[in-house]
Amino acid sequence: MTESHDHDAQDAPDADQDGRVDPAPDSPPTAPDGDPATWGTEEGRRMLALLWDPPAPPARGPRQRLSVERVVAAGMAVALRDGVEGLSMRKVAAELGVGAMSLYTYVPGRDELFELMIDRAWADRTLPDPTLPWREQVEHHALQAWAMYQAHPWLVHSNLWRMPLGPNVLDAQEDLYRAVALADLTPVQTSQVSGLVESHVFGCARAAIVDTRTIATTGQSTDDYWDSRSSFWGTYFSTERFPTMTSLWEQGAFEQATDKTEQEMLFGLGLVLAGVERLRSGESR
Amino acid sequence: MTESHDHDAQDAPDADQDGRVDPAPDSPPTAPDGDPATWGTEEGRRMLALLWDPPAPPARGPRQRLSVERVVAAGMAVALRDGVEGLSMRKVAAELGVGAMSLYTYVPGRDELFELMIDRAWADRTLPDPTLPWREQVEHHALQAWAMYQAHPWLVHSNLWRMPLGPNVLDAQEDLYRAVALADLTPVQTSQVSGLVESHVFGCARAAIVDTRTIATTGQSTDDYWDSRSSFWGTYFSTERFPTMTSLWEQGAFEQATDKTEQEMLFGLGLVLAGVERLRSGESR
DNA sequence: CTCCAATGCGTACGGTGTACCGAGTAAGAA
DNA sequence: TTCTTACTCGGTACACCGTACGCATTGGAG
Repeated sequence: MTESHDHDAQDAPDADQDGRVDPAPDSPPTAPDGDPATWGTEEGRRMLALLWDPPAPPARGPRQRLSVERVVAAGMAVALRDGVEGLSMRKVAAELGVGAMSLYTYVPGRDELFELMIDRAWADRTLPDPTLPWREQVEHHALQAWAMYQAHPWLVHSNLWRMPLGPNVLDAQEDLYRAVALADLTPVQTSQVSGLVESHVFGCARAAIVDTRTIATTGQSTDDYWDSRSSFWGTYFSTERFPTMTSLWEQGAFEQATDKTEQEMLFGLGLVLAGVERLRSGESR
Repeated sequence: MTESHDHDAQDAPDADQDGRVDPAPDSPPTAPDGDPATWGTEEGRRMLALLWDPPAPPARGPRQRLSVERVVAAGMAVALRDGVEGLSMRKVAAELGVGAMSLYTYVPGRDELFELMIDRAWADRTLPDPTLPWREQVEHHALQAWAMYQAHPWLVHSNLWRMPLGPNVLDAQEDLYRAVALADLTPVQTSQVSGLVESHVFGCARAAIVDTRTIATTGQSTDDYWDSRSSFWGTYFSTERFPTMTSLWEQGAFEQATDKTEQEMLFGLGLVLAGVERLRSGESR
């Protein structure tokens, strides 16, 4: 994926920059909306408004045929079907039976649409029973996040984005912080442990999704992969060069089992939380 | 980024597929190279050969002006300068003073070039003293990986790729496995702990890199970000809705300090390894 | 009714990966 | 020596991308 700012600033120095940040010195009165002087800041504000406020239908023009939610939902459908690399404005528009440029009425651009999709994906979560012990609450959070990544595999692409600062993302974060805070660590430790849990779940989800996708890729490509793998073991892999991997392999450490990856995730989480217990009881801060 | 297989199969069903997988029923004799029947498998084999074998200069044609290494190095330079989203074949070619299509003599395509870049990035590592205790060796590994991510921030995009199966990647993995195996866990635990360490370092590096990039982004964009953040705190953030975050913030849990993120990484790693110690000593498997 | 803000969207531009093919080069065969 | 052949290089072309611009259309406010 791209970060539009970098891309725009470097690759199309006049087109985008003139159009969006500074609408060309010859046409300030025809600026599409907002005051050109605050245009640069408007961008951020508009995004926050889209994330937090209901869309507020227009007072004047023709009735809107779509809505932000429908655009976001269509984007999620396309991303689920074609992956993020197949998520294009034209496809989303086609999904909605609409011209590509119509989307820009509802959403500032592709990256912003993706941000909205990310925040939306974090919405479908259940909260843990707040009377449970903190470890179980953290595990609940992890399992919820895991389920979310399974339901929306394209989320693994969100790792390069700045976190969208949307209500659902923040609700989830707050809830994790709350659960971790029950463990009575220092504030800094609480923050760090929360980040550790989050990134651990993400890492496991990433691995699982890449595996799934590799296996589920259309026929020819799967064959390619397995063939290259087999020719790899025969041709390049050397048991002398990689003794530990060989030994682990022979002992079955890499066997695949159904939903083994979720158990892996929980195992790693248990390790982390065991470390936290140790932090609490023994060696102080 | 894209996965070329998906992209090709879905978006250009005749152009690419006819050209590469099945060279159109009317032109089997003019297949560019290799036997069309094994063409699909050749792709994987070629990639492995590029990763493991020196290029072997051509016997017949004109002298080569470039080499795979130079192409890979140029790719890394472009990625470092413009980010992965700015890594285009045309730019890499320009970097080398060469036509865009000339790169395809050395490298099958953009995704393959990126895979080569990933494996190359893993090459610049030092090995830990094998006589040290296992924890320190694992920490050495983590610090090396951390340094690698700092030197090649574009590597955070490698998270969606299947791991390149290249010599440097595998050497690094073997070394980590070896260090973890010294802890005398079960084979499955050894594999899981290794994965946990790897994904933890990656997660921390990701966070640090996104931060750095956000701060280092060209002026306007940084202003945008800070402005949207400030308008966010004032407008949408509610201390009632996010009490834990508020409290942690007030206690300074999110203060930034120089190279704090590396310390964060080591803190999390310590947590994991403490969990491992606990696994070893106490509660069996 | 008229006005005009806002939507919907066709067109166009500059970017991308890369298939195809022609032109030129140099090593080996004759 | 000349011819053959394998090879590199790179121009052109095509399908796709995000999106700026401007026009036709719509429908509530006055």
